[in-house]
Amino acid sequence: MNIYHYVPPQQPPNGYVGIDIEIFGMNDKTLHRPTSGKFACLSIAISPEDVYMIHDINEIPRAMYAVKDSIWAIHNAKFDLMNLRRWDKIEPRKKLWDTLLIERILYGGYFNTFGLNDLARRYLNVYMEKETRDEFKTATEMNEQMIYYAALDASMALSICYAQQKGMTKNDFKIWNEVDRDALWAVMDMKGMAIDVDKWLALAELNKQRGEELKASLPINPHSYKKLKLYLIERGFKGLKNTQEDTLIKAMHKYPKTDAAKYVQTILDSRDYLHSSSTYGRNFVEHHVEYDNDVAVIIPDWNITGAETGRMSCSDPNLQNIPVKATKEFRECFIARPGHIIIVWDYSSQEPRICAEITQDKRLLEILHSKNDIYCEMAWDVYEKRIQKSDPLRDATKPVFLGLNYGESSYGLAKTLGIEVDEAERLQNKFLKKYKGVAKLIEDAKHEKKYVKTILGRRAWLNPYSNQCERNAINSRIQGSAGDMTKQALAMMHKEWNFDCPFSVTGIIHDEIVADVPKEYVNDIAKFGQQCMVEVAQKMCPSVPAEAKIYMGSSWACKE
DNA sequence: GGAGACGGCGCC
DNA sequence: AAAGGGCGCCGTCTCC
Repeated sequence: MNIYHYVPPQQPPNGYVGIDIEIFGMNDKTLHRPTSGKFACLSIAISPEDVYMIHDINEIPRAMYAVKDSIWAIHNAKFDLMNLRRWDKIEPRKKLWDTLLIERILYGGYFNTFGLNDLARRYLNVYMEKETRDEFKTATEMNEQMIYYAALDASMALSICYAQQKGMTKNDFKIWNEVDRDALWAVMDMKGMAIDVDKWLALAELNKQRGEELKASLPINPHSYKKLKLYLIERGFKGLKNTQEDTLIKAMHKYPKTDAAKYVQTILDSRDYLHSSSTYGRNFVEHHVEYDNDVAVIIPDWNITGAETGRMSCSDPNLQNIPVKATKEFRECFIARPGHIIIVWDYSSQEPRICAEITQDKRLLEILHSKNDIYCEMAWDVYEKRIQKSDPLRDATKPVFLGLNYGESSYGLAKTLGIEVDEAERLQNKFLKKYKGVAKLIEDAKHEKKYVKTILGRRAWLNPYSNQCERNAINSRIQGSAGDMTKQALAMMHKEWNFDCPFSVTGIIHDEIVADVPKEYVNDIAKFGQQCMVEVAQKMCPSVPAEAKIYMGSSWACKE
């Protein structure tokens, strides 16, 4: 490998170059937030053998200009591009090849490691040591080894890009070109979610106090699973399998007169408060708050293909699991910036609609076209009762259908609904008899052993040796299609955003998109976002009417 | 003292 | 025998 320490010569159009940036002083939890760390070097491989290395930030624009017409091969492009944006203007472009995201398109569910070193081993039979990479965390200057390491990264990205191309189908390209690449550009332009730090801390303190008090009143640590289980068994909960909430409540009803039963409520309450205060407590803001024009914001790491199905995920911190059911008080802390309004768009019954599209189930399509409530209609089919939305029977219907979408057994449904197994089996059979398309989806899944595809053709590999294989075959198609849909909607919003304010999306929660927009644009943007979501859904699922709801308010708790 | 497994639990 | 899919994070426990 030849390493040249100057700007590369101007590259011809449409060739591939490998790019890698190294930053000193980054840590794993914050490397998605390119506000800290010091530039180490930029490596550009114009061939696997020839790498140009830049050590001066002032030369970055010239170096990037030299490769402006090339296709950029980068491993985890989000990191490199976000950092390059600190020193150069990097516009969304089609000429991008993210070896990480493309590997996930190729092998989601097949492999579970996707590091550059993993790909180097798989594709090129090359071993890349990790020790030097860690040196960048503490070093402030390059040494010989680090120079070689940085050059190798760029070279490897390019070689892997070539190797990946050989194994890609037309449809794999399509997923990259029409879903993940554009979603990546959208994610890179997302804003942090503004947070009311004082309110958050007050809430955290209160939860902590309540939790600690309850914990202190117990004879045993409610988080110490092993000891707690033994303790409760000794005091009357015969054969206790675990200490999960529903298990404890059941045991309490089964053995109401025991010593153990007296503790259940306190154990649950204590765990609840302490869970809140630990996950959504002081650390949450201390580790994750940044300031965006003096506004405290949370900037998490949005992962384009976090799930094997192709769904997105989120970490550091995860904003996709902020409590909302039991209490809205956490989401109330995520507020609009001054002079702004929060918009939440939400696909109505996204997965049932996708299920209808995939299965072409006659009854399901009929319901969705009728505009009647899905679960009220299903309650009629399953229980032979006409009900209103407020009827508790509606809540007993949802799990029958949704459970089947996940491959749930009658045993599982019985547990969920708190009924006998044969009753659960009867309900499922009743449902499947009426919904023959859904029944076929489940039947077909039994024969899938390699992979299944989403509506757009994204593969999710199956593990034929796993007892989850069949359930994954059912669910991956639906969940993955939903992931594709939301990502495409996000990408479309990003691409067609032409308001006089920057792209202001702050969250993606699977079937929900959150934005924080200036008051004067709120109605236009709300409508615009809704149109994008509906348009994407209708294109992907032409047999089903699409619906995206709009909510607005001063905080993320505006959904009612 | 750190890594990793596991249990538990928040969301869709 | 297990018994509902997908995540990420926390505390505990075990092991080195």
